[in-house]
Amino acid sequence: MTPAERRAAIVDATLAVMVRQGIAATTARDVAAEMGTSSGLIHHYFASMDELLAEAFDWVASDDLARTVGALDASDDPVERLAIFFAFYNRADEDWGMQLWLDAWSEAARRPALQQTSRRLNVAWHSLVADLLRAGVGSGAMTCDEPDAVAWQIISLLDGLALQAVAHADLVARDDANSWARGYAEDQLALERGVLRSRATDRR
Amino acid sequence: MTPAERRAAIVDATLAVMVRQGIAATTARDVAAEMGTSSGLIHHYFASMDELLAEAFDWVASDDLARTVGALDASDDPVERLAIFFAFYNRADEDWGMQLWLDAWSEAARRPALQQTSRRLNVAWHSLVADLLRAGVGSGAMTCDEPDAVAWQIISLLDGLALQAVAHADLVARDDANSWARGYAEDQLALERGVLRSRATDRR
DNA sequence: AGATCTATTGCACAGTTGTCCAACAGTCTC
DNA sequence: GAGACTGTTGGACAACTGTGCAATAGATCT
Repeated sequence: MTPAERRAAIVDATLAVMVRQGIAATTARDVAAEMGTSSGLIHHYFASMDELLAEAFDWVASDDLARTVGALDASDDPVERLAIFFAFYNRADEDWGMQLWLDAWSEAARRPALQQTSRRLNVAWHSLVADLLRAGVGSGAMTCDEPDAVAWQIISLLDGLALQAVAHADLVARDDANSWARGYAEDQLALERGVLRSRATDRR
Repeated sequence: MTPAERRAAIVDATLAVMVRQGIAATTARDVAAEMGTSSGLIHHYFASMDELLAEAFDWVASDDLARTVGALDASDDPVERLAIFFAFYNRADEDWGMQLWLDAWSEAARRPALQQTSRRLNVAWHSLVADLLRAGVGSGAMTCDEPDAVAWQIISLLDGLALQAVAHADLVARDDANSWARGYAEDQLALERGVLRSRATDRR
């Protein structure tokens, strides 16, 4: 096993423990046990536990973003692309799931190592959504005066849904919340500064 | 100092430490240092650390809810009451602030002691908002087909805004987000199952 | 084969944590 | 004032943590 492979294996094991126990409760010994190796090995590849956690979180973040972008390539229609984005964002059945996100967000407030990734990621997602909106406006398929502001609103909205889904999944039906989020985004695109307008194009 | 007062003092000190260091990093010794007493004293009043944390969180939750309800008594106008609710929900400059909420939510996923309060609280807030909506509909001031569903949406939305405000306050301007939330709620009240309608009454 | 280097182990160390407990210091009752 | 009770202290204890390090195993090179 090459050093690069070993490093990746450690990150993989760390992710497994992270999901199972939460970021704060992820210890070097647990990760070592997950791999069936010694805990000292981890510190041979990572200078500190913070560095390992940051790299694992960064890996999840990058992978998630990359897969979203990849899925978006499936379509050229601006409105359909936005729908794909919404469907992808709702990924509670994934390996790591929403719990890890909420966890990372909370943890990032205290760990500088995580904060950097959390911040970069947030900007990246916003930029992605804003681009989707601008493409839609450019193609004439939708109306949106302030794509940047609306993108922040959509991101915040989805975060709130995700948070509720993690904490109280049984109270708020996931399918309902997701379809509502999609419907809301379509409505929001037609809103201009709080003034309701009927859209010219028919909605499906 | 009576036993009840001492218990309250311990909860107060615990809250101070919670806000400063986060729930997960709140230790018995820190709480004792905050009060200038011994750490053994804490276990004389609370059977375990989990019990203390749960009681402190429960105190914040109850107090927050009670103060919101109290503030709502200031008005009889249904629409104004909803506006008061929105203004109150946005309380980042409070003593404990939004960080504690996010923290508690994340922590509740792992600590059964916190989970109960988190769940009860979520239901209470939903019930409060749903009642506000129903009162508005009843008075004829607004339109809302499914107050229960919309109440969940509003709660989720505000949680998302709060989450963003805590994690990336500098990226999303708080005033913008807050005014947008209020404006959105007004719009949402006029939405029926995804179909946009112009409201008959003029908006302020 | 011998030397050299790296991956890996097992353990030691110091620092924290929750929990518990014997001792002390008050206050109240008789 | 003697005794009983309760609040409070200070520290002990075991379990845990991240980190560092000497010793070993294994591969690679000369």
